[in-house]
Amino acid sequence: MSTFGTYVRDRRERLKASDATFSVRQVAQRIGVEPSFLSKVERGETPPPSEEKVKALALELGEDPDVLLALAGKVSSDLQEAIRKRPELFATVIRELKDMPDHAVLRIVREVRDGKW
Amino acid sequence: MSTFGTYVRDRRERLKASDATFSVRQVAQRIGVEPSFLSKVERGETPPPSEEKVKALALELGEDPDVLLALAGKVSSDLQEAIRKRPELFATVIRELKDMPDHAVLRIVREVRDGKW
DNA sequence: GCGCCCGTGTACTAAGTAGTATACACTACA
DNA sequence: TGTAGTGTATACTACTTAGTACACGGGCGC
Repeated sequence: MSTFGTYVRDRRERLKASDATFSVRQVAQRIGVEPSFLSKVERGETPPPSEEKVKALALELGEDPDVLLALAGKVSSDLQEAIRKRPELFATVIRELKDMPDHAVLRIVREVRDGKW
Repeated sequence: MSTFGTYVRDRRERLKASDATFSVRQVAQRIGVEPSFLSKVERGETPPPSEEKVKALALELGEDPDVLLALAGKVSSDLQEAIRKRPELFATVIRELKDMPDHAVLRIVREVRDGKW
């Protein structure tokens, strides 16, 4: 069963409880797909939609686009592009950091952002 | 015209100059595709092959797989998986580092690798 | 009891992905 | 002169992606 589908359904139903405009039909219309398609996606009958639709859905549901894309098994195209522009560098960075704890990685990034280098 | 194709053709021809086993046919056979397919790929008549074949080609030509994948417009699946496992963290890291000069980024990686965190 | 919105089932499709299989003309060499 | 290897043209295919179009039956309100 699709994690993406159940996650989306759960979030949408939660919002719908206090706002009727979060029906399958209306959300589908707002993100630009047919209701039947969103329905199938939520039930995992069809694989997750395109990056564009997932991002629209994230915006609609108030979720982090990168997280929702990850659940859809995708990586945002702007990240991919950044990697493709300097493949050796970013391949090294990611492989080096992938087993590090979050706090270590974030601390480093903060140092860099604060211009300490 | 395909950068990937011309790059591969160039590398292969260079190797062929001193080693006749780097013909289209023989390289194709070693990476597991039909010669006609590799020929079309090199001339940009067909889009770059799958990640698997690109990696095999990189190995064959003595090139960096991540660089060749980048030329093919792809990002290695192991990197994608690392990002998907911690999407918020890696999205932040990449977007934060993408405009930094190489030396700053590499310095960070070195610090991490040397276990200073 | 009619209209309206709800979620969903069924059927279909256009475009892209990732190639294979076969045949052809050319060159080298022995 | 024939045969072995070279690159390429042509035709075809199975699978995946990313959806649309339309119809159906069910419930709520007035």
